[in-house]
Amino acid sequence: MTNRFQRHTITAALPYANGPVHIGHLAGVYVPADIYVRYLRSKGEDVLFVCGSDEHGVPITIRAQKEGVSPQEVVDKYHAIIRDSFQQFGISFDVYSRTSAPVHHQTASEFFTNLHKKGVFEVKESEQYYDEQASQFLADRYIKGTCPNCGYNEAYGDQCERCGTSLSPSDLIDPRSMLSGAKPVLRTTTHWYLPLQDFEGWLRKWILEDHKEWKPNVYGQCKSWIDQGLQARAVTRDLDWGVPVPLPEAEGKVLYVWFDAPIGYISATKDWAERHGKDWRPYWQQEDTRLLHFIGKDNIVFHCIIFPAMLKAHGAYTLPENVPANEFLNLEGNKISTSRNWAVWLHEYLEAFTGKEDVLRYALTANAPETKDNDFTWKDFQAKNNNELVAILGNFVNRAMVLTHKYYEGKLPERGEIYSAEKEVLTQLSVLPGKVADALDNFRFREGLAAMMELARLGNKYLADTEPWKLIKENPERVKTIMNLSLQIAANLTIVAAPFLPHTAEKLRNMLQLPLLSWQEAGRDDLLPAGAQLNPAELLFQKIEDSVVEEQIQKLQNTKIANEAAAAPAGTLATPASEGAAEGTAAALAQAGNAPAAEVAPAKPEIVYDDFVKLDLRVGTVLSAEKMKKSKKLLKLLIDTGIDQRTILSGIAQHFEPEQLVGQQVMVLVNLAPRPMMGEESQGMVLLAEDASGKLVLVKPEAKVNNGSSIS
RNA sequence: GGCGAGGUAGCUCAGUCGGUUAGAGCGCAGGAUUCAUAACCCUGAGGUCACGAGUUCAACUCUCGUCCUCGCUACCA
Repeated sequence: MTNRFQRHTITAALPYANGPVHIGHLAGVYVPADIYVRYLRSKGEDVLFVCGSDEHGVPITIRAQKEGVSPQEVVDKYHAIIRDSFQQFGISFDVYSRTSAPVHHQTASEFFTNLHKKGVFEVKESEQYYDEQASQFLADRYIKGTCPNCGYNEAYGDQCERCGTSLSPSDLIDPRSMLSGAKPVLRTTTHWYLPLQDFEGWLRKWILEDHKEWKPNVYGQCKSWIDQGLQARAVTRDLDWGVPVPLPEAEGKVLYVWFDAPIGYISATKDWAERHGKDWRPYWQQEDTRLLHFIGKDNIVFHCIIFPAMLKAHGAYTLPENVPANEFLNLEGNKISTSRNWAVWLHEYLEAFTGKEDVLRYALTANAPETKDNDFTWKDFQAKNNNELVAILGNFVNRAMVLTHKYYEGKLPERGEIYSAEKEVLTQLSVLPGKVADALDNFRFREGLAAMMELARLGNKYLADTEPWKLIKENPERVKTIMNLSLQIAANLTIVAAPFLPHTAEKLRNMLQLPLLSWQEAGRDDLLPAGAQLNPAELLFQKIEDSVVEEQIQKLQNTKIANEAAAAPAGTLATPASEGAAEGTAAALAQAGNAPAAEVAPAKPEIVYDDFVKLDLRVGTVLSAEKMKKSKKLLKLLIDTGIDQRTILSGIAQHFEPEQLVGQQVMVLVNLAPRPMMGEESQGMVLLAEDASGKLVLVKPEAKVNNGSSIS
């Protein structure tokens, strides 16, 4: 596979510049990509590792508006945080660019123009919501309203953040503009569409037949998408933040962020080329270039279907050879969530654990979500540091160094006669680097890391078996051999550990006075010449005390408490569930400064009394309740409204057991137009209250009244 | 509900074309040792391979069905 290729272009997903980077991003994308890149460089391959900030799109404009600054100021802030934290952490991008850069605007613009001239796009008119007060079209995320699924009244036009349902703006009940609060109106607009369906046959062959070697999760996702039928996707948006559509008739429109973002890889390459006086084209436009995209599983469709279709449509570009997407990392048993502040942020880690960059790299690699979602816990982080890095790797190097200094003033002794123990060590030494390489070639980073650690284990075992501290008296010649070989193992570690633990490898090289060696040197038993003077031993890793990880765990606990407190609206009874936590709540709230405040939706626009009396609200009793077949969310309720007995379908199956509803009095909107769902007709609506945590409770009279009693 | 990915030791994961007593690391227990950051090294306990059928001389592996977890998708008044 390597012969076909002269060079590698490796991309890591562009981080979205509306927040910092967290361990989930690192474990899934940046650490594996960086390991792979460092490995290739060590082999002497021509590698270009590109990344940059993704700075367009609606969420950034919303954040800007909330903070009262310009979108550019928002992205400037996060771009700097992200770029610097990557750099300090040791992610070795050749270039970290950004999509607000002129080179990107130009590249994306040209790309669009190229496809436009080829007649690739479909141009379609559609109705979009428009804010008449702000005089602009509203992107999906600029519209809020009540989620038809869970009733959350702060749902966005593309997704409800409460229940996670994907929405389109027309699904929202009582939509309102986030710009002015006005009720948006539908207005006709024109957009350019990429007709993915035209690429179906080609995609089917290219992926499903020619790339069966892709990871099962990637291959399966692609197959699922292709089999479900591809549809044209709009590549433009009515927005003023982004790359303007380069057509005179497209005033006020920009390229949709998913169209421009992957082109960001190309722009980043141009950015790099300009700075280094190189040509960018070979890295993208030659057949002998191997293009790889490191991404998380949320990005599979863009990198495997949409971007390749764009590249194919353009015609001048090479296509990705593989897309090693990882699954997700959880944190202490819960999904990582930026909005709920449930994360370990890289820039905060680097501050709290200065000098321990490699510890995090190790913990995340050892526990990488390669085949399924995984969980990161601080206890595990501590154990990996103390029991593996300190005890195995650090300890071996330290033993070898200390003994050599003790017996030979730090000068590497000459090797003598070889016994069976030495033969075994030499064999293993020559085999293990190949095991690491084989794992890395197949994107199996956990396995590669484990093989690397076997080298340190080998060293520890060799010392324990031969016991040089005893032999030094009876057989000093043999000890020379032992120390020589032990340090050759350490020397090999400077090569083999380097992709995983670059800071540590450098420290070790300094101790051993070794230059940066290439991967091809690994496995040799003469990397250090006899007589070489070693520097004083220093510890590669320090133990992490319980108190340190407890502090981090407490920090997360505080976040959890703050989130719960925020979720319980003021004036309601606190649920006993948060009992043990109550004591520390105020302090926790104070500490967890960036946790979101309680979200109480602002009042809806004013209505008149006549609007109110249109609602016919009654008290009814649930006669029976059952789960709807084939539905996850719907319960089928039979309700005695006093007027009649009727069927109401309610999307509450995930909140109530059917039995607990039977016999309950509830509030019913009886004059709502009937609506068919899942083959049944729903004849009204049961009213429920919902707090910010998503908990649903019935709204019911405080004393029993007759069915049919009106509510006003 | 449909589609995709998973379900193997307390934890995190391997297990190639079905083939003997199902492996590794961590954790745990015991031993040995003192050069080393009480670390290393050795030994051991611990698994109905989610569950149920089927194919086969033989199933963790293949087929069908069921349950559970995650993701996408549908339903959501």
